[in-house]
Amino acid sequence: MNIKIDIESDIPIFTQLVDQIKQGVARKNLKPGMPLPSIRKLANELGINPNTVSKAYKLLERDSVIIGKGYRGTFIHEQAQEHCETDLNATALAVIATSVKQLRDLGLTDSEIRNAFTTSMK
Amino acid sequence: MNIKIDIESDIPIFTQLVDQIKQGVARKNLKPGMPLPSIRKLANELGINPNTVSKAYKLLERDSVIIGKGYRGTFIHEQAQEHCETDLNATALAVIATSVKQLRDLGLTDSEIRNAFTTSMK
Amino acid sequence: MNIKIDIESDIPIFTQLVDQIKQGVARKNLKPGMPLPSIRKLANELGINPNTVSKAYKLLERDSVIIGKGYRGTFIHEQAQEHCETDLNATALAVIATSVKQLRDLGLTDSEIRNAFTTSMK
Amino acid sequence: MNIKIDIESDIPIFTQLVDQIKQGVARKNLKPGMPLPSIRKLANELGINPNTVSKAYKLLERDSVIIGKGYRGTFIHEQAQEHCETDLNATALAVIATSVKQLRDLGLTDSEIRNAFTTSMK
DNA sequence: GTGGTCTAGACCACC
DNA sequence: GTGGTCTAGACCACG
Repeated sequence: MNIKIDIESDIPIFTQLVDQIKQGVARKNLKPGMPLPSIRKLANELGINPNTVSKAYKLLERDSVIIGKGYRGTFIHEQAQEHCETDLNATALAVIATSVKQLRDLGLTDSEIRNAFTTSMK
Repeated sequence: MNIKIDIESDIPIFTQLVDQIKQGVARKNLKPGMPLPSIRKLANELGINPNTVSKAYKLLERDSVIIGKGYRGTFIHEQAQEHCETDLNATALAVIATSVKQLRDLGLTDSEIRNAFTTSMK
Repeated sequence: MNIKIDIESDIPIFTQLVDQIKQGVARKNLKPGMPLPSIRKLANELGINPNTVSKAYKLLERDSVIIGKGYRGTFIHEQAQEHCETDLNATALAVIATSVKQLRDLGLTDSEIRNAFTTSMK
Repeated sequence: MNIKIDIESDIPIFTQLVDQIKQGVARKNLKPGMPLPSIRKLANELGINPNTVSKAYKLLERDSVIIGKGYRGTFIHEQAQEHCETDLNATALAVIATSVKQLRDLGLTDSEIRNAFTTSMK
């Protein structure tokens, strides 16, 4: 699965999971119909709480990125791609826009913000 | 004092206070030695709880931006500038860098990130 | 945990907590990695307010004596010892030195002070 | 009068005043019948609040160290000595004993405390 | 008037 | 269950 959880990050773990699975779909590492590991198995692998994986799966299912098939497991949704590609760019915009707004509220000028951005891209 | 609190924001009120006072110092609206409003007065003006202001003042004092002179009030620290100027830029960098890291972890390419940034600066 | 709070003392409760936990680490009753009781549990045990425990935990975390792992609890910091051992002796010196200074300022001679000390050690 | 106030100290200002005047009497720099400066004058000289001087004078009067004679001013009490000599040693003991108790409560051994003491007497 | 400390109780997001 | 934040209101010592 190649999922990496940063337990130190202040991004919630379930969010990290959701984002990385969506990315896997967008980058075509995860293809429609592929089975996902069971909640317990994934939780064990990542050393996190099964509830957390469950929450992520529920959110992904709500977004039609995956689909739970009862006792037979959970699978990548057949139309997963459509939801994920647009999603990634929207996320990017949302994330950046939030930061920019925050810094503007702090009184920083646009050129200062630009500065910080180019520095952090190096 | 010209402080504006957004009670709806998910940035804690005490953080907003800390940031805006630091900004005031960095922008030289607040000069070394100037008295700050008392905890109670500021709390009244902003319509928030004195404890919240107290928390902000303590954090600022820990950072040597302000200095509490016993029961005689609270004042801008003589060396406040030093901490705040660097501070504002450091904050900017931290905020932006976190976002960038987050998006890179998500698998976005640098050019996609740059795109999102220029879009959100318009 | 073996913590005793003297609610009558004029040393703030949160300070008593901080000191006793640091002492526990210095005396090796609390070892790195050990979980601390949750804020609510400890507050219940000691019959004090959760906020007070929270304040103590935050101070200890600032001093790298304990470390809060998100919502999974609070633990003794791996390098806790370093901070606490030096800390206890530093505290001792600070406390005593303050008293000595105070008495000297009062005009007491060193031998008078020594006298008072040996008397109070009996 | 030769009184020195340490505005930074965490010993209350009125206590510093009381202690130093008592010491003046014990050391015989202030003799029975001598007039003390007026509250306002002393407050001006020391750069502190008149209320603070007033509080100190009241405490000294309560201890029969000084005596207020209406509009004619305040004077050293005729039997001031008796109260002050014993007082100084009692204060010393109280101060030291409090520190020692505090450190013992912290879990420090007597030899550690002795150590701190001899260090701070150098 | 000032700041410091504490309580009781609430709400939130997260695990 | 966990910690984080905030409110309302109290009490204290100090100036």
